[in-house]
Amino acid sequence: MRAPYIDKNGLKKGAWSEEEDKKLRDYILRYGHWNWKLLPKFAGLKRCGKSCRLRWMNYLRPGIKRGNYTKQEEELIAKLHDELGNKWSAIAAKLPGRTDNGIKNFWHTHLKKRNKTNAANSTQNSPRITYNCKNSQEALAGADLNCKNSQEALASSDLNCKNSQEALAGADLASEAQKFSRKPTTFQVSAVHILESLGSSSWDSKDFKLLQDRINDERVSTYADPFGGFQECFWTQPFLLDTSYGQGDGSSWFDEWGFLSGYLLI
DNA sequence: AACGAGGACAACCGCAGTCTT
DNA sequence: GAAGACTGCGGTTGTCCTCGT
Repeated sequence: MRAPYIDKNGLKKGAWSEEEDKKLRDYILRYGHWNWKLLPKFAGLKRCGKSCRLRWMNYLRPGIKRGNYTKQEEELIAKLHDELGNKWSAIAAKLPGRTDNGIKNFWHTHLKKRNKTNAANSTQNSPRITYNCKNSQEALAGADLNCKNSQEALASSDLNCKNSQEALAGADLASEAQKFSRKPTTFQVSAVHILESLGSSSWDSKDFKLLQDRINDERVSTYADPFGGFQECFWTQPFLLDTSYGQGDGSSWFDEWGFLSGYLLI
């Protein structure tokens, strides 16, 4: 774990605190990750979108398993690595609850070593069966396909809003992930109202346009039941923006508003 | 008890692919 | 079609932990 520090752009790097985890988790479970770049601003985090995405995908996402790989998982990873090579995301797609990063780490610390030993033994004791050229080509082609399909299928319960509905079909964790899948919400629509009313003076115009376009694209039926199980408490619960970061330094546009709860129920 | 080596894993970085303008 | 933005992937690094000496 890396020690937390602030980089030259004023963004926090290194280990995540519990508070940051909570903010990110709460935000995504409510609103989904409709745009990683803008998400930290909305969630009240002084992190880059990339860092948020990584934290969510590898650590906070529901259903993630860590540590204690079973024998079956170990064998499957070894087998898939033989077939697919270092296609960690494709391998992860076949292991529900495991992340590509986790599998990659596991490979480097356990299986790589084991494979080396096996390879050494097999060259010593018996001639190694060489890969059939044609088959390996096919396997590689298959790997590419798998990779594409796994992305589409979001088998590891990716919560990407845009494609979630079609993509989740057939995925192992579909039902679980679907609970959290989100269309852009009234919150975001409200955010546009707020920004408009403020003349978006403190808001980067490109960000604004991006958000607005995204909402226009996907606004369809978001009012019907945007939150599944969340809606009862959500609509009555104020969403307070966190202002603990960058207070007074002018770097955060939250400073100017303090909170948005009054606008949420527009 | 102190120390070093290696393991474990979270997190960062750079790049490539895809999407949008 | 070009350029820029965004997203996801794979490689690598940093730091804490565990274990052996």
